[in-house]
Amino acid sequence: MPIVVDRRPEGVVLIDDDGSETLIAADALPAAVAEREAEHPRWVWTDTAQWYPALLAAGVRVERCHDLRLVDAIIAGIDGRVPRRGWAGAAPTDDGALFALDGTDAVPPRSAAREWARQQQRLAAHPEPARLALLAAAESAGALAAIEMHATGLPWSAAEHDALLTATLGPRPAAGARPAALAALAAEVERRLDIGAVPIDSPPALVAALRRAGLAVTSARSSELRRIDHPAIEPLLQYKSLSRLHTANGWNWLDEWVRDGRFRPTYVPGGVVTGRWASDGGGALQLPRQVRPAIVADPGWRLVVADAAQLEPRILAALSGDAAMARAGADVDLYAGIVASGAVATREQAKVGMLGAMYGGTTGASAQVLPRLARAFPRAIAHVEAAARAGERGERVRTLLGRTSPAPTRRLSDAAASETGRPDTTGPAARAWGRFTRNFVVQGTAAEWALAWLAGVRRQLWTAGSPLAAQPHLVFFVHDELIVHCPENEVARTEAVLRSAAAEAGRLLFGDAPVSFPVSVSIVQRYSDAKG
DNA sequence: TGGGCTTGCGCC
DNA sequence: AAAGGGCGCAAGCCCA
Repeated sequence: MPIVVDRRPEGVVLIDDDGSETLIAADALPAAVAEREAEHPRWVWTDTAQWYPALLAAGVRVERCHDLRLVDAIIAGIDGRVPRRGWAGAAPTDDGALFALDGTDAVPPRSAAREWARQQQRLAAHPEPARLALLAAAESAGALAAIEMHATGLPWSAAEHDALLTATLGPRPAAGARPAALAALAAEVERRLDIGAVPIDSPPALVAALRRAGLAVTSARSSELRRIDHPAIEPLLQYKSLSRLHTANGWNWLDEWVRDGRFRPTYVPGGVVTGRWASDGGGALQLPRQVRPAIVADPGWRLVVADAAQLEPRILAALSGDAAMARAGADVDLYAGIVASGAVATREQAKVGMLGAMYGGTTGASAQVLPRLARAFPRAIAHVEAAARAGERGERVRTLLGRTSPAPTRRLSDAAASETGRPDTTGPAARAWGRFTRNFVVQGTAAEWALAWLAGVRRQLWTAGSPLAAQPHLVFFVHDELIVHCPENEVARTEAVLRSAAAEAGRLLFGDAPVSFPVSVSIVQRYSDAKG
């Protein structure tokens, strides 16, 4: 049963489904929530990110919620309107404000109870109410997990991190100074180019310098430089790689983001149009392999690292009802299954071809093998082609559970219409939008599967009565991969949970569709030792 | 000096 | 090897 949590000038009110209200002081909320949690309610509140941290800090964990802000954003996407704002003002702040505290929004949020009523009506009126309700529940469960993972943090050894920085860059330099290894590499580049000073940190100036030295480059991209045969390229590429490590995940990053052996990023559920999460600060979803040796389980604990194998092609197989592709994915390696089906000759062709089909690749190897994939897996390929054509026509597309792509930018529709008097469906802009919608249906539905997986793992792992950090708990989530920090005597149970939750997510979304969602699991001390 | 833009690159 | 989709972030650069 739902319990609405709402802010009142005189405190916080809990509203039961029959409309009865219980008014409590804001500081009594954790105790009240803990007591009612025994009934396994769904807590309905404006914004998990605003309400839940204080509860967690007080040691109170909740099983289920409905996040009005996140669900409104989904509904707004369906309706083609701007999401409501000002939710933050409804948080349990001590001044009782109902307005956004930063003054950015003059529109007061509705009361949580009214917004809940509106959303229930809206969900029920949807053509696929069960799917949309599932999406709302999964999105909200993700919001809980995001706050919990922020609170517990990812185990991070500052000593290991510092050691690997020192090993590759040299000792930590004074603030603003260049590490010894970078200085040496920059000097080596200048020696080998032999044109005097090289502005190695400025891409445009670097391109000009390289051209002065007789190298035919048009950009400073590593991918382009790699194709050039010149002795200065090797130290230059090494410089770029180490410089990136230093600026993005060097000592400054370590100082700013790692405290008490934990990295605590802020996850942003629903932060990407497709429904994927984004992150805010610390680059949490782009942790480079170079620093993963610093992600180390506590003594007596393990990292259980789980990765959904070839998630997106499997999602496409299930979405499109492509039985042949489902068969190809019967085992853990779908790409090998595609080779075994005879569609293509090598695993690399299978992989590049499928990625091209889902991303809209039009050149090179992916385009070459696409016709063969289309013959072998006609429904899968037709599904993404249809999504691309819809986008080119300016139509919006939907994920399985109903998340809807935005309308094309005005520039796209107007620029074309002004020339021909009708919408452009063939120009470069239309094709680019088609690539977006093509990918949206697959990436977005994969994000829904991943949320269902995450929610299942969270629910199955949790043992009530002991603190979250004392039992196996989620510490990291990135699109199709989960890490559980786990006492070593619980790794077997945790692995089983990760696998069974994946199968359950498949059933939740796709029912009895014959598509499997295998998970590769590594049990390691260090993240860098996980296969993947 | 600070904001916004571009470039480049890390991840999935 | 790169290309196609989605991001966040740091640095350089331009302009007010």
